[in-house]
Amino acid sequence: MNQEAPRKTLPRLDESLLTHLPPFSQLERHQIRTILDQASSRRYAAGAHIFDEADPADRFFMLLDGYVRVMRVTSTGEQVTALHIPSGQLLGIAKALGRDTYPATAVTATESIVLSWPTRLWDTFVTEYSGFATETYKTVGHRVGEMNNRVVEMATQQVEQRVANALLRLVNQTGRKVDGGIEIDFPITRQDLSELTATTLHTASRLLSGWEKLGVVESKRKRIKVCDPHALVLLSQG
DNA sequence: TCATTAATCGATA
DNA sequence: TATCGATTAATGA
Repeated sequence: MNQEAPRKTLPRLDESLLTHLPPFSQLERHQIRTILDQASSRRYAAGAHIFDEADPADRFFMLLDGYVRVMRVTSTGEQVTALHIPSGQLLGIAKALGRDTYPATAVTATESIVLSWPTRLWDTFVTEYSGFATETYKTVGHRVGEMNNRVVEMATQQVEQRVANALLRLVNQTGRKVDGGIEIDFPITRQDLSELTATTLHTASRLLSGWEKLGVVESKRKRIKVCDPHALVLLSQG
């Protein structure tokens, strides 16, 4: 479903790509046209770095298709996934955080299509396009809240609850309804899940196979489907 | 209760 | 076939 004939340039961008996305939804058509004419679009293979932590933030991005993992490096030097970003969201918005370097590393989890603009346009966007700033800060606030929740969970909850919570979050953000449940819409390994929850691959694996026996989840390689979200909520609350 | 090590099996490219 | 991901058991913090 993601295969795309290789080509040097993507087709001319259509206004409808942005009209329904929150940061742009309140804009006039001609404003969106202007924004698109200033954008570069690029396709990334799975696992590609869009930008790295501490790099100068010379561009900001809108994820049009695919999924991106935001990675941070812990004090001990390990890479940890901080959060996942589904398509239709902005990323690399250092300017919104008052920074001139990227606060984290963004790696594509699937093949992705990304629009980007030079950071110098940020102030123009904020002042000239009503709704852009408020919608942007809304998503920023939401993300910060999620990361904080995760930190609190790490400190207070048992492993089983943390993993259950992480799964619920993934389902909420990127879940896709399929028959028999909700599937996480991008490839996620036990390793990834264990990094999200600060546990080991093996513990995450054991928990998942336990839940699979209970009929709460189903999983194949790199795929996890939640069949009984309610049961997972119960698990997440201990 | 959970992490670590190691062995093994199966899927994927 | 070589590599990667998933599973399980054993052991110890």
